[in-house]
Amino acid sequence: MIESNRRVNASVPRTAKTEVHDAIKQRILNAVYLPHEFIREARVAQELKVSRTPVREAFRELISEGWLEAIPHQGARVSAWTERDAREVFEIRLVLEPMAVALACSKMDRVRLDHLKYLASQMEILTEKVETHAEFRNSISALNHEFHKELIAGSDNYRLMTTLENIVRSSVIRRNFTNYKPEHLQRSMRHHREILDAIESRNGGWAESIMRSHLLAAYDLHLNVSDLENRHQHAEDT
Amino acid sequence: MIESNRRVNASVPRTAKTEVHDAIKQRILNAVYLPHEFIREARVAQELKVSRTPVREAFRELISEGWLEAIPHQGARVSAWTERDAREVFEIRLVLEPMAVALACSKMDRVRLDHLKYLASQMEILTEKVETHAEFRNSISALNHEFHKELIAGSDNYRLMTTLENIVRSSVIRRNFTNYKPEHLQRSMRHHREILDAIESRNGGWAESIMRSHLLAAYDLHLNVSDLENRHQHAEDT
DNA sequence: TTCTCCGGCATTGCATGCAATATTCGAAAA
DNA sequence: TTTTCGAATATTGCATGCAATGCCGGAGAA
Repeated sequence: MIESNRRVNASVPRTAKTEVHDAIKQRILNAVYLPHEFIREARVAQELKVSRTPVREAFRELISEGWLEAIPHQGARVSAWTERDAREVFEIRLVLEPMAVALACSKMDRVRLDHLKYLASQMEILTEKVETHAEFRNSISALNHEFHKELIAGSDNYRLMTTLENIVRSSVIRRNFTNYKPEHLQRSMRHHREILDAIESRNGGWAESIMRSHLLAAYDLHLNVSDLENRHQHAEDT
Repeated sequence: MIESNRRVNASVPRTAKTEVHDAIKQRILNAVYLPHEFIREARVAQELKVSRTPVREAFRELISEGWLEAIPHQGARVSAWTERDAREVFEIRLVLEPMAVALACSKMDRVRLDHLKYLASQMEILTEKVETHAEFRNSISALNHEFHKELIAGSDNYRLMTTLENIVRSSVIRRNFTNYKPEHLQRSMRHHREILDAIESRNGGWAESIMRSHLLAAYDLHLNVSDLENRHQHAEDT
């Protein structure tokens, strides 16, 4: 346990490998590298002015994180994000996160609970102003990610934290709150508060249930948006 | 989806890195490298007669798989397996595997189901003779691992497969059936059959429930054995 | 036209040497 | 005696060059 925490808190030195890692991730998110595009060690090394060694190591990490996939002797390819991926991630979150908050009910300490309340407040403040400040959606998204992370951390299960972080990371960034209407955001905020209420009451079943609702509501919105996009796409094609 | 399957089936070329990877894993399992022992890139490279480069890459994989933990500027240390680790793995399996079999109920095809029945039969045959052939326990353990893997694969969720495989792999190897009495093995075999019955009936709730029982029973045995070992340890100390 | 085989080429895989950096241990000062 | 500072040392991090290997296209044969 002590070792695990030390590993979590250990500040990662900013080495060339991490620079390359982050740079590639950014380029994927900014659509500089497109899905299914091959990217080669040599090219990236040249672009980022480093040797192939750190690039190579960064590739390995990105592959294990799912950002790239390795095709032997052809290079690494940018993974495409499909509806299947969304479903897979959702199915897993739908059981792991409710379990995590149920565990958190008996294990979370006062400090973390207060921090979570603070995060919830910040999100609520931004939500009130989001109709006149569209750019707040990004801040809400970041706060929301941290909120969920802290919630999971309260479960006192280190493997669960890293597992969920790996699974959620890529999806959260690609799909933020840009499609939420104000009423949906408000519902989401109420869910957050209710989760905290359940934890404060040490009521695992309640916490589990409301977290499940929270995720189901989010996936429902996602599916609606996807449908619209697909129909739009179809209309363009014809 | 197609890519995922191709990636799963792609035969990994036996390169120096994989040799090093497997060699280190073997030495950990054979207690050549002991828990909390530091192992250095240079030393391993010398022992295995390769340069530090493939050793370095193997280390990275072993770290992400949980076999080693990196301590900056001190080397990589062999991870110790604690009761906390066992609990963490159990908690996660207890929600993911029941979910997986529930999904498998609606998605599993005939071929895989027949394969699972075959695996179950093989285990039952070995179980009958295990009292006079203690060495069969290893075979049962291997078959059991494949049984669970195939079951998960039936969920048609690729992330779930890799996630569970990563989490389970290390624990399964370290803790096999050596402590099961014949009656416990038989109970375990009945669970397997009942899971298959539930899947054949396409009854997700039933499958989920019996898988949960299966895991809870296994963890209960594990805890009893651990208690015995601890008490024994304590007796030796005094 | 189509199939097969072979050689060039692109890409990854590995070895080696050097650079950077944190740790540790000893010496000197308070 | 304790604390602090510094240099030696051990370790990881990175660059570069070469080796190995599988792919792809063109030439030749069926």
